[in-house]
Amino acid sequence: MALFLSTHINKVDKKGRVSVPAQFRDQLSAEAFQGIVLFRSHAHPALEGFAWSYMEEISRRLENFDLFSAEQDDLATTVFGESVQLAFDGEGRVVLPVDLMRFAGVVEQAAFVGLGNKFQIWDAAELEKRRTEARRNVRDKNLTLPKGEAA
Amino acid sequence: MALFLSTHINKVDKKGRVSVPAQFRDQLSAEAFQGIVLFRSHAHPALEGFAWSYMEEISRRLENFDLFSAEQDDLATTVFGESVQLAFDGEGRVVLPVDLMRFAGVVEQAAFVGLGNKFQIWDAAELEKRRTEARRNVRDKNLTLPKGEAA
DNA sequence: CCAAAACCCATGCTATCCCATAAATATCCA
DNA sequence: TGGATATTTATGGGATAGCATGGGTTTTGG
Repeated sequence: MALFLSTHINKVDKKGRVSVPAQFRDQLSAEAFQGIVLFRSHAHPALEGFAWSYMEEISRRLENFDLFSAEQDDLATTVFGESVQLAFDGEGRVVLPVDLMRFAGVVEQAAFVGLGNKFQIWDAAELEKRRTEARRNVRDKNLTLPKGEAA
Repeated sequence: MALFLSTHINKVDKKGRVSVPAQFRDQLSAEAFQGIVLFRSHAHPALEGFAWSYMEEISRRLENFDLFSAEQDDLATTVFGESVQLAFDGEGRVVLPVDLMRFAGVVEQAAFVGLGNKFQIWDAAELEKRRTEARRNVRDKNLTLPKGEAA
């Protein structure tokens, strides 16, 4: 299972290309599909990034719903329908679609934020504000990690 | 197993031909039958699309109904009876039958929506409403992915 | 024999590939 | 240990191949 850590800021060139941090690529080296999957965050002006195999896992979970059920349909439409599949080029870059860049407010500096089995892509400037907010939430609400049986 | 994701909008020409997105075709490259299977959605003005091999899975699920039950009969009639098998031409296109196009309200722009192991074809304009609806449902009903025992 | 469907070829555009460079990191050996 | 050399990254830009699209031509089947 891929484990994404730390934050890396890379430049988006005029073709919309951006290097996926080498550390992240290493985590994906065993994947059947060499690239990433992105979709709009539901909570932030940012993009959520996953390994291809993670999407397969989601697909498997969706099979627990009845075929053609409204629930399966709604979830699949929002999760799969709105995601994009981006392959690495020879240098480990991906091309960010313009609509996704606009959604996340990414102008020139893209910040890759590792969040465990997923990561986020923020506009570098915007991320700073988010960081402050997250820290305040953790402190104010005394958030802690649940003791875990993993999935 | 094929995994369809993202949304691709392609044009339907005056012969009724439309390119199946290359990403989708890649997912079908291992299939014995090089093409897709389509039938009318039961819930939307849209078409449901599958890999040929997935029809066997549908068949298996139908066996969960009592043999000769009214439900099984109805589903089998609509799913298998009304489905069409469309082969790719040399350029990866299929010809959409006119009655299916009319059913889905497809005029010129056909939107292929990846939904995991299946996909849907919508009229591009109509799709936006569907998206909004799906998002609202997910939020209002608090739909989440069940922690998965795999199927 | 005719209409529809399958096949074949042409084209513009865009995404992908490929090479080059510079900076940062790692490696090696005295 | 330190300094020199090799790798790996990130980045840039030109060349190329693949995709979506259009139209013509042959084949098929009713």
